[in-house]
Amino acid sequence: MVSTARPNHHEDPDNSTGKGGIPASPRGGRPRSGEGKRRPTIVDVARAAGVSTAVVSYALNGRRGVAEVTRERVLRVADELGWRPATAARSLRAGPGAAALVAVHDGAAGSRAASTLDLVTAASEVLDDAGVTLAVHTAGTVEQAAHLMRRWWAERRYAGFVVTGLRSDDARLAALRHLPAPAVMVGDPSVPAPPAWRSVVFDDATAFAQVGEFLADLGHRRVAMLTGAEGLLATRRRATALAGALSKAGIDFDAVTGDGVDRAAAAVGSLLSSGSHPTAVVTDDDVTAGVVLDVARRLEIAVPWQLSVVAGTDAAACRLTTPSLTAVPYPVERLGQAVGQALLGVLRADGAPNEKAPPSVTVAAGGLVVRGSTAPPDPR
Amino acid sequence: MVSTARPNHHEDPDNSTGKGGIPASPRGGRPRSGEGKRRPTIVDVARAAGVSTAVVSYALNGRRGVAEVTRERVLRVADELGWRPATAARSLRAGPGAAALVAVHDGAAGSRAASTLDLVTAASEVLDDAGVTLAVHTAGTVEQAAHLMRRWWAERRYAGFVVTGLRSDDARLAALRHLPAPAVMVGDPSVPAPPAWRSVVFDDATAFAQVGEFLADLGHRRVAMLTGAEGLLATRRRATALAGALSKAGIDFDAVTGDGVDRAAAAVGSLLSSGSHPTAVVTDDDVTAGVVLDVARRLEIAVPWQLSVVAGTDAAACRLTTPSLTAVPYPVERLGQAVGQALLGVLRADGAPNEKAPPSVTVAAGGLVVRGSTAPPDPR
DNA sequence: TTGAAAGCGATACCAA
DNA sequence: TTGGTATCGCTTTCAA
Repeated sequence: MVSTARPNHHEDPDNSTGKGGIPASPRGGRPRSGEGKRRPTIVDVARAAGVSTAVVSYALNGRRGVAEVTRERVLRVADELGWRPATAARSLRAGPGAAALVAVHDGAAGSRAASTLDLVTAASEVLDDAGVTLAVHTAGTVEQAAHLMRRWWAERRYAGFVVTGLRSDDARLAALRHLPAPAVMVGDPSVPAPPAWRSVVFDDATAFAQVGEFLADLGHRRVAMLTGAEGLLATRRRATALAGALSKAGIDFDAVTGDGVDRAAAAVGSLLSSGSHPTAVVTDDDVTAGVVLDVARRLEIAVPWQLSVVAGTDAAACRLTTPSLTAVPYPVERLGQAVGQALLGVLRADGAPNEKAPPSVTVAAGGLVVRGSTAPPDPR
Repeated sequence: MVSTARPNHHEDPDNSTGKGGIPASPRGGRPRSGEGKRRPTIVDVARAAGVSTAVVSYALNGRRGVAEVTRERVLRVADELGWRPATAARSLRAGPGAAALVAVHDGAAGSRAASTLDLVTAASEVLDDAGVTLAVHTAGTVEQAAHLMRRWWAERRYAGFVVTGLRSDDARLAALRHLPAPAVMVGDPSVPAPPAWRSVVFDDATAFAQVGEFLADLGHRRVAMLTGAEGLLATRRRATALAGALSKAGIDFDAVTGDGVDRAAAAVGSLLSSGSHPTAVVTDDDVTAGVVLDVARRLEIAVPWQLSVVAGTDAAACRLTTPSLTAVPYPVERLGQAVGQALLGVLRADGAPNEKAPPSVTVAAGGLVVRGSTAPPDPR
């Protein structure tokens, strides 16, 4: 009875897959290119370790109920054979073990691309340890992003999604809500969240209020903000916070939209050309702040004496301009880690609503980094 | 023997999976969170369309041997039910239908992030039509990237890989060669390619030679290039091409490495501070060119009269600096499309070496975009 | 042109 | 603690 134990339905004593031989092309589905080596399966590992496949699976997944010696032997054998569980097979039973971030990559968002990858890098570190992978994809518009997520959810390709750069009236929210898919919203606190969602809030509102106080303390009376893409909730939130702090000090505030570098340049141009231009300009990101510096230079407006500039997002480039840019710190790494943790939370929340994890985590921006682009206004 | 064929060992006549009801929680693997709606499977579609699952599969995949009416009905029903084939199940038989690009994302590569996503966006358009998806992941070093690809290959997660930013002695090459996995190499012609690889070559060598001629024609006699990360084959190739063209005209050439914005700034600083500094500087990317402009301004070196600057990679920012930057075009979109096509080629090359597809495609850079940062040198 | 059913490679239940 | 095996949802022979 011991030797009959193999589940080989076609009477085939000692010949089919055994033998140690390497069948050029296993009977079933053609292995995609790369031919040659047949990759080992759990059966190979089980046989080599002299146990059943169940034990291999248990050992691999660190479940209890496997003798320590057995576990070690199995893991060693698996390692020797270079075996890793096939994602497809695993997903088929247990559901997908990956999540996706679909970056809305319209031309204007160029500078955000780098930080998206930084965010993912940080998140992946957290996720790796839990065996979850996070993939990045791109879409031209929020609608396309929503479409992709819908499709991939239907295909059971991903177990959840990460959403960044929320817009007002964002198509992705509706899509995710209807699927309904676990999701992590990055950046905004104002989104009503179903239990399957978590959000990682970047507290730039506080930081922008600080910017307002900072500029007020310096003595500025006319401040403008050059905001990013129209619908972005983040830019609106920042503008509101800034406006609030300034109005409290009785300071004149103006917001101008400059979506994408070209339009930003145009907007700054007309803003600074006017007779009584503001004495301080706050931008959303580092690239736009660079544009402001350049336009000011062209108009012969001296920074920081005639014009103070604050970059809304700090980056390496902010240190290298002349003058270097005062900026709001952007803690991508901490944000990414928080995203990773939140994602693990939603993915594990297997329909267990009693989960104690907070639906929202806030990452503080930290204090303004003051550099050379800000000063008291020229008292002319 | 015919009726016994079903491997249902527990006698279970007419009760197991049939019945049409929608079990709240199918007996098998717990469906990951999101509970509620059970997503339809091919069986549901087959039943609703009154055909077998085989027909549904054939219809979906556009194989011949299905009556046109049947095909249409099946597709309509599938659409009504919102059915999409589960990736896991499909992959299990047919192999993975996705490929990955692992971006090596060291701090210095910040500016390349945007173009990586642009590349992927363009490639995805081509791939989508063929039902292939391309995912982006990040890794801190080439070794980590190699590690990830090895693992994902063992897990049958991806059918192939896209490799960008090749380095000399690149760990990824060795890893991929040993797997052996289908791959598309972006950017370099010098890599010996196994049959399962294709390469998309960006012909910046020709473009950089043109830059050399252009500067020679303007009358420059001392030219320097600020190269990117040490090991990058692309930057080396560019430097070589530039050096070649310049030496042909008997012009002095010097290459300085400035990996990352900070070191780039330092390198430019010492380069321009020397008594007899070059009259023209060529950089690898747009960001570094911006740094050159800034350093020059600080040292009161007038661009373009006392110093000409050429950006090795054109980008939106090059138009907005003062002066605007003369640059080598970077046709990301065409590169991405080529990558998509090449990827389809390697993935389809199911161990069929008689495939007629060229192992390498070259994308031309196009003519130098001359803007305001270049001029004849000051004849002082 | 269609249907029946054998896998693909894991996980997880139930018995031993 | 371990083994046997049904099951996940497709694709793909092989017969009808």
